[in-house]
Amino acid sequence: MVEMIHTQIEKNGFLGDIFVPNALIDNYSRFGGWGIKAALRLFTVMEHRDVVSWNSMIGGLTKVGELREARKLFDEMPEKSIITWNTVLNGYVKAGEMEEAFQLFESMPQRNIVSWSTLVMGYSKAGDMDMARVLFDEMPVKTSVSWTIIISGYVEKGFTKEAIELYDRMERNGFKLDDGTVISILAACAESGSLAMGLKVHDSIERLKFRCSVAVCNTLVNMYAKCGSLDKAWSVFNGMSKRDVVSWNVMLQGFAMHGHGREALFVFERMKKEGFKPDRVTFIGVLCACSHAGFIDEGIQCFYAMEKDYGIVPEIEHYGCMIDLLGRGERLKEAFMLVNTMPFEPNAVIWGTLLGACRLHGATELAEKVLDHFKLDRMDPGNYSMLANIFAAAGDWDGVATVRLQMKSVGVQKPSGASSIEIDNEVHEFTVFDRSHPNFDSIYGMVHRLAQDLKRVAHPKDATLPVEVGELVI
DNA sequence: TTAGGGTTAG
Repeated sequence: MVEMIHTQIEKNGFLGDIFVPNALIDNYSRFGGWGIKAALRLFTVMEHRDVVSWNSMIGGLTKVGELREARKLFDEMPEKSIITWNTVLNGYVKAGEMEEAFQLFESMPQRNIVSWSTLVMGYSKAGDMDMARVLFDEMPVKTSVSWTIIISGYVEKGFTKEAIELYDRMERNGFKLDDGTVISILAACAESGSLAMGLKVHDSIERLKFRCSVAVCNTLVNMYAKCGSLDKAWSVFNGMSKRDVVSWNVMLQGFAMHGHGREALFVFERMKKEGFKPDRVTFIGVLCACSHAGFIDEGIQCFYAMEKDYGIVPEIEHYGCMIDLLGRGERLKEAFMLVNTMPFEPNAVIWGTLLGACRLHGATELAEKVLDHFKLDRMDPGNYSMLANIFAAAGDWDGVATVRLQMKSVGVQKPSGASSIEIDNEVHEFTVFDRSHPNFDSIYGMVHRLAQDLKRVAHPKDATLPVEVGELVI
């Protein structure tokens, strides 16, 4: 479409008006590789360029990751505006090149609130909260965006105490809540599982009688669901006067991920009854629910229905859910067949899902078959260690050793997975064999006791342990 | 034309 407009304009000779090509350059960069080429073509043939033409071109290049090209144009540019500087600064920040970003920041002839916020954002995303905080404190002016960036940064990294302190200070300084602030902070809470901070924001919303948009309510529901507070998610969801597809999706996904398959399917049914059209994300939630709750046949039915009844062509993610569903249900051959017949090249996630199913059922032979296909993703560290786990589960220690040796020879290391828990506004993170926590003695003592208690309590094979969902009645 | 924002499998 953009290209059609472009041709039309070129034919009619409207290229003279600077606003038109400027808007085109800006639009082109949304279309990735070919878009940026077209934009560059247009940029070079333009007779007159103003600051906006340059800025749009440089911004477009940074968006598609052509940082070097962007820098070249920047250096060539005769008269730069502060937006030009900020655009390149943002390019470095988005690419995680903080040294370059800092150097550019230092050499800026002038800086504004956006320059400062961009740099704080960069350090915060890079996990350097100390540097982010130093810059934040130094900022001459602060807006709700700068507060949001630093608070979300702390929340995401698990520093709930610092986040809450700053949040209180922001409120004392008279900053009003806005959609961007609430959504950003709640999203960070959902990401890191910080229920305490989430509750704090929810409390402000009610205390200040902040009018929640649908988007804000959706994030609130999602935050509670991701933090494991399904009853609160459910009550916010039910209190919403208006809902959109995302509202239904987050609620459904919330039930699904915590193993409440029946509730998830109930939400699905109600959503349809109320006239909402399920989309691709809805079906990921539905299939995930069926998989985690062991509703194999319902899952298969939904998978076929999504294309037939709703016109949604399954994507690789949906196939991934199906492979998980069949795999967990010990229908490994069918799962393997689906991997081979689906219209996508299997990726690391697909193989990992299949391998996980092999491990669950100790199917070493099938795992070997998977290994034959493995060459595609040889470098994925997670798959290597999962393969080692399959062998370990089957007691094949030679197999384990072989995989470990392979990992060593190609130089992969698996970043260890971590779980976290929030106690007294602080998120504690644990990894396997982690002895770095100051109270590890008593922690492991308790884990050991719990494990023994669990062993004593007989529970049926394959059944998940019952989880209390509070006063959940649907 | 520059800084923060909701849902997506293992």
